[in-house]
Amino acid sequence: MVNSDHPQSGSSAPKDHDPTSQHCDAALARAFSFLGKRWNGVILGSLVTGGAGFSELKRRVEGISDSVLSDRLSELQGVGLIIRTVQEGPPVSVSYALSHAGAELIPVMSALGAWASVNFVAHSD
Amino acid sequence: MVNSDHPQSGSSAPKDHDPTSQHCDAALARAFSFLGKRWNGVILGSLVTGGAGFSELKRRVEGISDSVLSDRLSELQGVGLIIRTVQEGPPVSVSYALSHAGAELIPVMSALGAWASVNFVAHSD
DNA sequence: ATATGTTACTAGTAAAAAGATAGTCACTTG
DNA sequence: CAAGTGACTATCTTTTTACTAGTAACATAT
Repeated sequence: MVNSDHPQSGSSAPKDHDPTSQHCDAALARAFSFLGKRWNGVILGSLVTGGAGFSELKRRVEGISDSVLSDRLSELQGVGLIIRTVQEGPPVSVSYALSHAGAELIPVMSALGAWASVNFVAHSD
Repeated sequence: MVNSDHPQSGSSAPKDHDPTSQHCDAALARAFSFLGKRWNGVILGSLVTGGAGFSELKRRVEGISDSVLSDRLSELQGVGLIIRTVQEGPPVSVSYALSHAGAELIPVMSALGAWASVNFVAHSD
């Protein structure tokens, strides 16, 4: 768990005169509390093309295991980024889709994807 | 090695699907190969306010341990996102700063921070 | 000159997370 | 009825992450 408290907030301005950086840093830390987890980013990215069921998501993410996908899905759902919908009926099916908050992340994801295409060349490690 | 070939880039073969999502997903996966690591995002975010030494970075990130910071720094350096500069002299000091590619990530970080501020306001759960 | 503190790390080890594999349960297809 | 799909859960094993120390060079205090 990352630090949930912020003991250094307040009067510590090392060298910046831009207050935006300050609040951004805190918000960034919050964002990375789940975006910094192994698959969360790609799962969210896979969902921008539309909602999907568990199996399709597994196909979309490609490489993730059942247990991890299940775990990440619960986590993402827990923070309200995705919505789980169960369609009752003869064959019960579950759909995962981006919530409003999750959808707001789409442009950021696109920007990140664009950046990666331009600046991040393939590394072999 | 610089790999600039993008199978999805250019106008080679327009697919029936939305090409933006396609290339974004692949690039996103690449981006999250390091952004999806625990501290990389915040370290990069801490660097946007300017370069810093090891100790100051540790103070900026707040919560990270020496070994992890050292490890992440090496990794980020390895993928060319940050630049390590050693100032020789009586007290040897090392500075870490964003590379060009790393700097290009700043607006994305800002967008992410803005998103987190709006959608991820203090949860009391 | 020795003790203490700072900066910049590296080592060793433990805890946590990720990954693989398999099993369950409902229902569908052959 | 056997096999297969979709949606998970459980149980390991491996990998990653994290924390505590410790090292080395220099600076300051005594």
